[in-house]
Amino acid sequence: MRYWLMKSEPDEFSIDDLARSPGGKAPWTGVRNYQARNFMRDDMRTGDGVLFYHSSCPEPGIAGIAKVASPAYPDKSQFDKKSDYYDPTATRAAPRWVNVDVKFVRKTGLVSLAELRRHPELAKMRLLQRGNRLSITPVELAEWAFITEHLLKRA
DNA sequence: GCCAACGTTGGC
DNA sequence: GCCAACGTTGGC
Repeated sequence: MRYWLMKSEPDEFSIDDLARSPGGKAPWTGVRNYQARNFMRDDMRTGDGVLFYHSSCPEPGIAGIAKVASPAYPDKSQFDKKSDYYDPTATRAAPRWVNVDVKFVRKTGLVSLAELRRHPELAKMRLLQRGNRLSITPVELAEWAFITEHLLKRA
C-alpha cells in the first residue's frame, strides 16, 4: 500500500466533482508528463491512498482524501480530437498515456500549501521541494500519517 | 501577469 | 548526443 498526492485544478475537476461522480469514482485523465504517467502505470495499486490537492487556484492545498480504484489503462482523451488532451502521436495500438480511476473517500477542511510548509515533519515532502511541478507525487507513510492524523482531523 | 523551474523539441 | 529555444506548471 502506497500513498500519493494528486493535483487537480478545482475549476476543472475539484474534490466536489469527484464526490458527485457516479459511485464517487472518476478516471484521472489528462496526465501528459512521463514521470507522473509512470507512477500510475508502474507503482499505483488499487486501494492506495490519495491526497486530493487543489492547484492553480486562490488557495492551493489538500482538499480531501481519495483512493486509487483501478489499475492504469489507456487514457481515452488521447484519442479524442476534440479534447484538450488529444495526442496525435498516440494510437490505439500503441497508447502513450494512461490513467487510473480514483474514488472519493472524504472531503476535508482545506490544508493550505502555506500550512504544509510550516511543519518540519513535512519538509521532505516531494510536493514541497523546490521547483517541483509534478502533478502526481509519492507520499511517504510518515507524511501521510502526519497529515491525516494531525492536519486533516478537523474535517 | 510575472517568473522560476523544469520538460520537450528539433537542428546539428 | 548536445543544447538552445520554446512551452508548461503553478505559486505569488
